[in-house]
Amino acid sequence: MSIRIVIADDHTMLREGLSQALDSIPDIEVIGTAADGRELLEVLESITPDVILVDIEMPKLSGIGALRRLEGAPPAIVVTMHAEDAQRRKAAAAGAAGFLSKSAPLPDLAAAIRAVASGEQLFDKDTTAEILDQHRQPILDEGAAALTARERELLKLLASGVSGTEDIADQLFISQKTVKNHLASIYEKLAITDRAQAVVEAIRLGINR
Amino acid sequence: MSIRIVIADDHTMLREGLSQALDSIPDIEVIGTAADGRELLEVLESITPDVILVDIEMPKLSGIGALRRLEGAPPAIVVTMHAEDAQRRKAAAAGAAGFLSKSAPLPDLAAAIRAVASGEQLFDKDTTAEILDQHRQPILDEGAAALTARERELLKLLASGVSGTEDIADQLFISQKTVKNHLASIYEKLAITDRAQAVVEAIRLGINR
DNA sequence: GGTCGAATGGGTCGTACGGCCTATTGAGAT
DNA sequence: ATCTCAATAGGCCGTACGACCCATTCGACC
Repeated sequence: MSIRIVIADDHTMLREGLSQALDSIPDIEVIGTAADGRELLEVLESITPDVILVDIEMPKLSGIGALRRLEGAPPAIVVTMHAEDAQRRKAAAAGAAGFLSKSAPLPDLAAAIRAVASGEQLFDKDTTAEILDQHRQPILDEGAAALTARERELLKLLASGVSGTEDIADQLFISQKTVKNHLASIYEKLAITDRAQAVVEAIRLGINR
Repeated sequence: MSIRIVIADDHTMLREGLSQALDSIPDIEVIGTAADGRELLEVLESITPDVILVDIEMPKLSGIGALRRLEGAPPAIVVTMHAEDAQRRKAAAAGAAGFLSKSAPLPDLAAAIRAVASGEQLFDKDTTAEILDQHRQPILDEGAAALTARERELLKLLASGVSGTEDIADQLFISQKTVKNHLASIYEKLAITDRAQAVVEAIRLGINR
């Protein structure tokens, strides 16, 4: 019996390419794909894989955000382009069973899939200890999924170069005070402190355009 | 006779996955891969494909940089995660024959490979017109070229989330005043007014990472 | 019917930010 | 030998920004 998996990634080339490569491995079978977080949730309503492979950076709903809403039903492996510690911790906190960089070799990915399918939790070295810390302080993490629609609109404007309070207010037809309030809320949710960092996060999360 | 291609991308999953997916297409054959720009140059010394597939974002030597050194020997298709206009123009200027987002469907990629292999230049919709504009006005937003090395370092930091004057100063080992001076110079050259816009431009120009 | 969060808005306060001007040093170009 | 410019740094000033308070409205959910 082969391991059935679902792949979620917004880049078609990686999604389809990886899908075909994994399918060619005897004991692995790709039974579904999704181009963003929401699509992943939809797909999982009808089919139930043994393992989920999700990218962090996805439009609409990030991989981390999707994982939080899944409550770890099927075990998930999070893959990302930028293997940063912060992301790894967020992934662990969101209930991911594994974490891999997209630069990892295919055999490693296959091994990770088999390990996770058999119930193992795989995180490099002492990540487990960090997860415990996360549990003790279940505070801030997530972010993108926690943002409201209006907050995302604001980020989108910021990422397109509209940085002044007045300019933003004019384009959204709200008062300058409301703009500052929304920004304050965004800062708190994303654990940042100013507009420049907001732009960085917006683009990293794919909120632009 | 099938079309022989070489794939260059630093993310193993995409490189191997795409390689396998393309290889399964009857008239396409992957004869080599590379994990970065330099490796691509090495590979091309021993083998000569009909088409090259290169990612822009790669360590050591970017896809664009590699293309410049190749002088368009075999035609190349540039693929990227963020389909920004600036990158598309740079790719065209560097001698690329085609440009595609990683979000493009596989059939489109295959079609692009076939077209390029037969000598066509393919750029989505009216990119060709833009290229002509480029020739007419070789300096359009050459603000990027006008930036000094130090200014680019500053932008890189900004784009990575280091936004405070003190934080930037500490990382560059200069005074806070010098940081503000450099920023003022950047604002003038790029015709912007604050750090948030600087982050937008930095990423648009590919100064990040 | 009551609670909660999203979206809207107000006020105050301290400070970091950006505009503007000047100055010194050293490297590279003419 | 002169000149330009990048990189460094200081001062001054006005204001936009971010932190911390709070209030109202409306819809969703229980």
